[in-house]
Amino acid sequence: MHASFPSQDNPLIRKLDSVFTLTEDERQALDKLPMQLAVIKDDQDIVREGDRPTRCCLILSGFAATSKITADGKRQITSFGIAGDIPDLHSLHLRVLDNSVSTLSTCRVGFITHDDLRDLCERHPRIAAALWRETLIDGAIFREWMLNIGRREAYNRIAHLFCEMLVRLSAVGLVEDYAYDLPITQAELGDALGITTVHVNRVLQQMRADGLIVTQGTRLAIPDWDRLKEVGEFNPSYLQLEQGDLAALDAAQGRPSQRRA
Amino acid sequence: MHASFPSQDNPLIRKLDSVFTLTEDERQALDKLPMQLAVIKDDQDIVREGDRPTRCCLILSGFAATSKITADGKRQITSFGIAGDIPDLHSLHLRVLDNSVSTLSTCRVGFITHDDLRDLCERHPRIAAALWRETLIDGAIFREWMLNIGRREAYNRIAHLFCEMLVRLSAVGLVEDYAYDLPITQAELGDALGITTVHVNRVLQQMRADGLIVTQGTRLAIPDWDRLKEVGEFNPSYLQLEQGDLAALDAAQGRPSQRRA
DNA sequence: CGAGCGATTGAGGTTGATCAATACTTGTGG
DNA sequence: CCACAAGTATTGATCAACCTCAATCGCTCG
Repeated sequence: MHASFPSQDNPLIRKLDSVFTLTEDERQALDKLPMQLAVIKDDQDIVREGDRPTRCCLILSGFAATSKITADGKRQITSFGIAGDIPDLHSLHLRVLDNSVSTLSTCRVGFITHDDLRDLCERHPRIAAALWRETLIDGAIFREWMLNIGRREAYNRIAHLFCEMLVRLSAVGLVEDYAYDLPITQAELGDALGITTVHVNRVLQQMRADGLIVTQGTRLAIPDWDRLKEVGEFNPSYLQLEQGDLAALDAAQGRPSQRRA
Repeated sequence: MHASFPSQDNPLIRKLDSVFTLTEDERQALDKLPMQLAVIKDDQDIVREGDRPTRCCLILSGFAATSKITADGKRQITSFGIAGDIPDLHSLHLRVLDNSVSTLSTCRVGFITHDDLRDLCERHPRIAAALWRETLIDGAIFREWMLNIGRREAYNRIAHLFCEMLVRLSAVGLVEDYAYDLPITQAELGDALGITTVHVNRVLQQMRADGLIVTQGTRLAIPDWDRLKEVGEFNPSYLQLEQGDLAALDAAQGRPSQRRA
């Protein structure tokens, strides 16, 4: 498995390595971590609310969502999972899962058993702390979403989400020229933001008319990052990213960000 | 400090001990954990968004809240902290705090330095896992709140919160006859639920009229637990409590729950 | 080519927000 | 013990954001 899946292709390892430089020992442990690879089509449940999973799910590529359902069937998406995320890492210490995880697009995933993860944590305290930290960042995102859903209007709410996705996707190299692929229906967007599909649609039209976003298919382009940030009242600090991950986006927009004068 | 603050008075130790029986070693480590005691009046900030704290805050008694502020000053309370909670435990692994923690009522708190906590975690992996788990339960509550705020109407939303507080307070012995002290203004309730003070007020009146709740000062009584649960679509499993913590509440209401036939 | 999903549009409704007073409550100083 | 100040609860009237229901349109795919 190692040969066919080198660590530089493992977004989890890349992520951890950017937080603190991994020792050779730690890197090897992560490389050797048994992982069952799978490709899952879109709109499939990976685990369901109420399950008692014995493994976690690392997303290698694609988009996933965690969600919960109300008694009368209304859905709330509580997070989007992208490459490098383990959307059900909390199942490691919580017996019964309080949310479902499902794919929004086709995903390549790696399943890691709880046993292997516990073993890894026991042997490598720094990795344990880093994984703990990952779940704490998830929590910080939840808090920001609560503020977003509870206290902002639809227009700013959507803008905020688009900002967050830009920054998170940028950190894993999935952004080019302030544009990214967002394979998500308007209904799913609404489920994440606590608004109706119909309303999402109308607000998106307004945002397009205002020149805040440009869409082509599932591709979302952001012509004026500063303005979108302002509309979304977006401050990325809750994402706890390294300065390097943010720098590319804060360069002046409109000229190739790779070059210097 | 030990003599004047025995472990059975430490709600954190009580909580951990209910999750898994502490070894003598672990208990002693917790007993000896240095803790700076303080009494903080209501409506004081303990830490503020943007701070880089070097210690965590264990609530020994009273009510606290974590909150975030929108650019135009609207506040979202993201959690209520009660005895045994460490509302800023995430600061242990997140450099800059993304929320404030403030008192809602007078609180007795114990400050524990990050260094001491890290030390404790290093020496006692089971305690480390238990603390990690505590932050994961916080996350589960965040997710439930997102569902509540995003997808339920004010009436059911308030009911849900009252259910959650009943169960959580019950687990730390602060409930008697389906009634508890909730020293929280209607404005704060609104800030937690994403609704206006005015609207909170009107909905509460409706709930009183419907016999769902009875209030006297800050005391909240629940005459019909089953009905409130139903209105709030409340299922406590996300709180990850032990069966014992829940049993008392699920006994038939209306006769002394201590007695058996 | 029709099915099916997702996007869009239109026409009313509702919930909950806003603004602006007015009543309570409670702690405080006299 | 009383009057006052300040905070909290309550009320009324009006308004806006967002929802619901019900079509219609467009695209992709078998």
